[in-house]
Amino acid sequence: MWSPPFISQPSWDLGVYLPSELDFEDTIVYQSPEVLLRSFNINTASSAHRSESELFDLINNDMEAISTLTDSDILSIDDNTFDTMDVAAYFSGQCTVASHIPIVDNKKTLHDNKPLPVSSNRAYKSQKKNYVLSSELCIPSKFMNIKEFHVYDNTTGRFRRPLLHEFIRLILENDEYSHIAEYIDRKRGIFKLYQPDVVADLWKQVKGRNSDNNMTYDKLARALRYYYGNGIMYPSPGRFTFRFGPKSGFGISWRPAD
DNA sequence: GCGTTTTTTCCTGGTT
DNA sequence: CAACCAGGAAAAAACG
Repeated sequence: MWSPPFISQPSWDLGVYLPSELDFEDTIVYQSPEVLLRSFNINTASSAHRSESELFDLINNDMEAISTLTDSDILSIDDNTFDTMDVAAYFSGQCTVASHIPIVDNKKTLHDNKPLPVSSNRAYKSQKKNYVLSSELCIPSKFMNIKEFHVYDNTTGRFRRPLLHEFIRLILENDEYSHIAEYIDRKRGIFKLYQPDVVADLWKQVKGRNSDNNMTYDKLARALRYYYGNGIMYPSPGRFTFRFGPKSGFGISWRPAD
């Protein structure tokens, strides 16, 4: 089961309005979904019948969409609107309100001829199940798939591209990539790259460094071996096989689900 | 601009 | 022999 791509979960403090984190003078953008949720005073316990993680996931995956919102868009929304509307649909440009919730006026597409992108497969599936979307919005772009790998950085309060070991972990946590890489010993954090070349190519895309060269397993493996020296990884016998060390947070701040 | 961190690139040598 | 693995060296890229 796909879980939100957060290496470190932000501390949830929903329902607390933090005006200091807002600057209505600017023409957007709220970098952090966490701040966004706070800003909107969203109470996930009572709104849109979504779990925190699911809502956060959707918000996260639609950061591109959110970034197109302006302050006036947001300020035009009544205070408690977000508690009664479907946030995911809203940020998808659909603005559909769950059936049992009263329709809120003036929730048309925020930007006339610029459909907000649907970010992830997850969000897409979720929306397809519950809402009617125009077909053009249902195409998960390569770009947005990459954004699924972005992680929330607690120290900066922003999303960023993952470090290599974080990237590896995200792949391992996502069943969609189980044919590419998988734990072979979850309890000990030992994993194997079944398709090292694919992992390397993915890594190249996710990292998005400015380089004209291709990423190869050889170079990726060298980077992983650098982790041996600092406890982020341990060597593990077998081809394409590595093991998470405590400095990666394994067994401390996280552990693979059984 | 600078210092640090994290890779990226390349390579030698040993192993499978 | 090809493909890996272990690391050294150096440089690049990103970031605070």
